[in-house]
Amino acid sequence: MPAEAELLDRTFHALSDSNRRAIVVRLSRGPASVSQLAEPLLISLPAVSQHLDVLQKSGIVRSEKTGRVRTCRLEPAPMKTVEQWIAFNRETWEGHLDRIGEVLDQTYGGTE
Amino acid sequence: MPAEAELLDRTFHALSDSNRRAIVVRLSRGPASVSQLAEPLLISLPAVSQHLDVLQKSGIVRSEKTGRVRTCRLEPAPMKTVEQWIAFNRETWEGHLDRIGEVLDQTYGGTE
DNA sequence: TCTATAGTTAAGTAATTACTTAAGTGTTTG
DNA sequence: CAAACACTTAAGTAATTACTTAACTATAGA
Repeated sequence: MPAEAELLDRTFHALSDSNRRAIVVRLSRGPASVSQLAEPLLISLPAVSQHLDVLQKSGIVRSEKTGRVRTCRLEPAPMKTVEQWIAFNRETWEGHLDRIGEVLDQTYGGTE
Repeated sequence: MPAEAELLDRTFHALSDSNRRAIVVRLSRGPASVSQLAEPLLISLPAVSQHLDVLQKSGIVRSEKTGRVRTCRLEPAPMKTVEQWIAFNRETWEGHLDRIGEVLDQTYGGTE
C-alpha cells in the first residue's frame, strides 16, 4: 500500500473514536498532560494512554516527557492531509455536477 | 452518545479503509454499479458489497436497484460534516497560535 | 527517606473487522 | 425455457479494537 494511503488509513481511524476526538478537541486549545486529557473522559488512565498511542502513530499528536509529566500537543499536518483529501473529492463531485448542468443546458438550451 | 458523534464515528471509520476510499473516489466522478466499483479492486464481490454496506450506513453512499443492477452514488453531506469538524478544530488551533503570538509580541515588544 | 504523583506495561476479554468460499435470489437474454 | 448475469446471504476465520484490573517504574515533595 502507498505511504499516503497508510497515513490516511491511520488518520481516519484515529479520528473514528469519540474519546480520541475529545482529546483532539482539547489539544486544539493548547498542550495538555496525560491526566489533564484523561480528566473529562469516562475511561481508565491506561485506556487514555492507549488512545494517545493511536493518535501518536497517526502523527496527529506529538508529546515529550519532562520529569514525570508527558505534555501532548497537536501536529496539524495529518489532519490537513485528510481535509485536503475530502476537499479534492468534493471538488471532483461538484465538477461532475457542473458537467451535468452543461449537458442539461445544451439539451434544453438553458444558456443559449 | 450524541447523534452527531455517532455520525462522525461512522463516517471517519468508513473512510479509514483504502478500498472504501477507492469506491468514494470512483463515485466522486459519477454513479456506478456494484460490479463497476468492484472491477479495479483486488477483493471478492461479496467483500465489495460489505464495504458498500459500511458506506451506506454512514450515509456517504446511497443506492437504488433497477432490475438486477444496483446504482450507487455519493451523498456529500456526511463528508462535509467531517470536513467542517476538522476545519473547526484547525481554526481553534490557529487561533490558539495567534494568541501565543500576541503574548510573544507583548513580552518582546514585537509590535510596539 | 517515605509517600504521593504521573504515567507505563502486561495480560486478559468481548466485540468488531475485513476478508473468504459456497450457495443462494432475482433478472435479462439467446 | 435455459443459461448467463448481477448481485446477496450465510457462515466461518484470523486479526484488530477498546476496554479492564493489577502491578510496575520513575519523579517530586514533606
